[in-house]
Amino acid sequence: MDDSDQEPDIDERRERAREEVLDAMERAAEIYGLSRSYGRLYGLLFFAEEPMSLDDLVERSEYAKSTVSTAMNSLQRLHLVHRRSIPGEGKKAFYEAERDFWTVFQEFLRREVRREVDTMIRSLDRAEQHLDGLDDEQAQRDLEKIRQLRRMYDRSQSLIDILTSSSLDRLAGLLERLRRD
Amino acid sequence: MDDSDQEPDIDERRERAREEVLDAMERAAEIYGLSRSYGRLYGLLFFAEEPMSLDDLVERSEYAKSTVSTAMNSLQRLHLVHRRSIPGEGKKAFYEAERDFWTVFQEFLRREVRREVDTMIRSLDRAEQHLDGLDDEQAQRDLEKIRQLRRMYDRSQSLIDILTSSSLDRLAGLLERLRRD
DNA sequence: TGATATATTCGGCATTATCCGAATATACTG
DNA sequence: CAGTATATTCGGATAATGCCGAATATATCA
Repeated sequence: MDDSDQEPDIDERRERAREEVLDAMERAAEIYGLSRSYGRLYGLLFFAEEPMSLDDLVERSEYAKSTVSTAMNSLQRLHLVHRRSIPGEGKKAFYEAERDFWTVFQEFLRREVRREVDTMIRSLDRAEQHLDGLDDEQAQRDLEKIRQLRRMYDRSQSLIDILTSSSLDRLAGLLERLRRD
Repeated sequence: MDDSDQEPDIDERRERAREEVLDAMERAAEIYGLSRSYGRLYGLLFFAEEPMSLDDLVERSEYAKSTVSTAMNSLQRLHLVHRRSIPGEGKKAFYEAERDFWTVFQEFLRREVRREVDTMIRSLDRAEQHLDGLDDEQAQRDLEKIRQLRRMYDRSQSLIDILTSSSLDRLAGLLERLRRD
């Protein structure tokens, strides 16, 4: 007699538990501007004991292979999943979930935010050059606003530099100190 | 003889400078998952000396009033703009840009992220209940993963609490210390 | 309350995003 | 290098979003 005879609802309860978390991950994906399918695919990898292949994911998710393929590429760019190859498995790609969201966030800062900040700063500098030396009240007021924004972006830049080079533990300890102060 | 005779390109240079910044703001909006129009509308407010009415914004942006109206509501929810009424102006609403992105970020943490974290934690707890006491290897492994995630979300929660209650200056000072350590 | 100025909502059209299956490209193996 | 297993790309169907103008709702003031 096997498990399911002995305790007929084990599988169902396990299934329910996972489904609960997968749903939450779909919602989370939505909040951060990703499509729900990404949340579900991430969740499947999150619960996997071993890296999953594209075909594994296709089977479990019931999405088309093309869908899973592009999703994996996006999730990889976001550092939410990692791609590995396994010796002896040929071209086959395997994916696993990154479970430490802090490093995911750090990578987002490094790649997306940092790039936004840099291009904004370049634009602000160009705008400043256009206005510099203009004998015009309106121009002076614009200039002041632009410089203020530029200062804020400078501070953001250093903040990003610090955040992307600190472990979460280090940061958490420091913030703990802040709370007590 | 007026300004434009004396220095014919003042207006154009001012225009160019603003357009440079507005473009950058449209790109930034895109990066953070908003539509470009939001970036432009925010930019118009950013440069305004005084609060602007819906009709002002319609005129300057050349979007339809309905578009501007819904955009203002969204930007308001994100705390990127503030709505004010002006005594003696009746029902008319006036908008101004929030120039401190740190408070914008704080509000986003408070409203969106905090909510995501809370519902995820609730889901994780429900999932844990489903699995608790199950005599099943797979269930135990799932349980361990869920608990690990739960611990991470707990830490996130306190991090959010701290971040949403500290001024940028305070935080920046602290992080400066971190850098030197 | 009625008149007026303003804001919001709604249906529709155009654009974009998602997802699919088929076709193509790519990497590995013998 | 041919053959095979795998991944990616592409065109098309469907759903979602952005934007509009007209219709409706709401707030203020006489």
